[in-house]
Amino acid sequence: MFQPLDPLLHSELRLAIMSLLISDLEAEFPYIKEQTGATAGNLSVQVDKLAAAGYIEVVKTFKGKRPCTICRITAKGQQAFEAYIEALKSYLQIGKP
Amino acid sequence: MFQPLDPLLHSELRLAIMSLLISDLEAEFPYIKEQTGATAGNLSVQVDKLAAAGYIEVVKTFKGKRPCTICRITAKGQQAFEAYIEALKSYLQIGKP
DNA sequence: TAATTTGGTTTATAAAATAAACTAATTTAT
DNA sequence: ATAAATTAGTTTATTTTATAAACCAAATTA
Repeated sequence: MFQPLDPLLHSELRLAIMSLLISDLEAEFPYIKEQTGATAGNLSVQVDKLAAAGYIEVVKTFKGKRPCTICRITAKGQQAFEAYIEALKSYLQIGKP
Repeated sequence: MFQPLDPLLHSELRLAIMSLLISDLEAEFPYIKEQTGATAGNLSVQVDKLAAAGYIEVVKTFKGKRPCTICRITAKGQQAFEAYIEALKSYLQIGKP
């Protein structure tokens, strides 16, 4: 009846992060922060969780002299995102008579 | 960019409850329990929260000699459910180029 | 060189989800 | 008749989660 919802994706901020990365494939931390409106602390925690799950990878480089954290969605992350959307549909009576 | 998600509906079990009631308008507690696979305790708590928000109303009657708890979605609940779906779409890049 | 800004991380707190334990009445079995 | 099991839930406790506040380090600006 109802498909289980991946708890890693069923979170407003993590879903927003993944949504950005599904479109753009990669993004810098401050950009994600701006687009989601999240605090840096919260974003840092949620990025870590997505990375720990292998849904994104985090690359720390420099942009000139400043640190620059880039987040990139993985194949696993893309699959999980799509599966989450499919699961969601079981709750939204899409195409029910 | 991302629309906020009503925290009352952004919960797997409460969303399932609302999904059932959107289709059927009303349902008995044990039926919801069966369809969602929830434990009675969890269901009782989440039904209370939805009722406290005015998204559903709970009527306690009897069916023969046994108690019978009926949950019914309200107009407010229907509106909230639809608004939630609209908000969700901002995360799912539906119809993005 | 002192203050501020940038780019974060770590830690603490508040809120939420969930299950376990419990209550009460009813039905079934002995 | 009464003991055991089932139904129908509620209450309470525990675990997870989300979130923000506090913090750190380097770079920039005043």
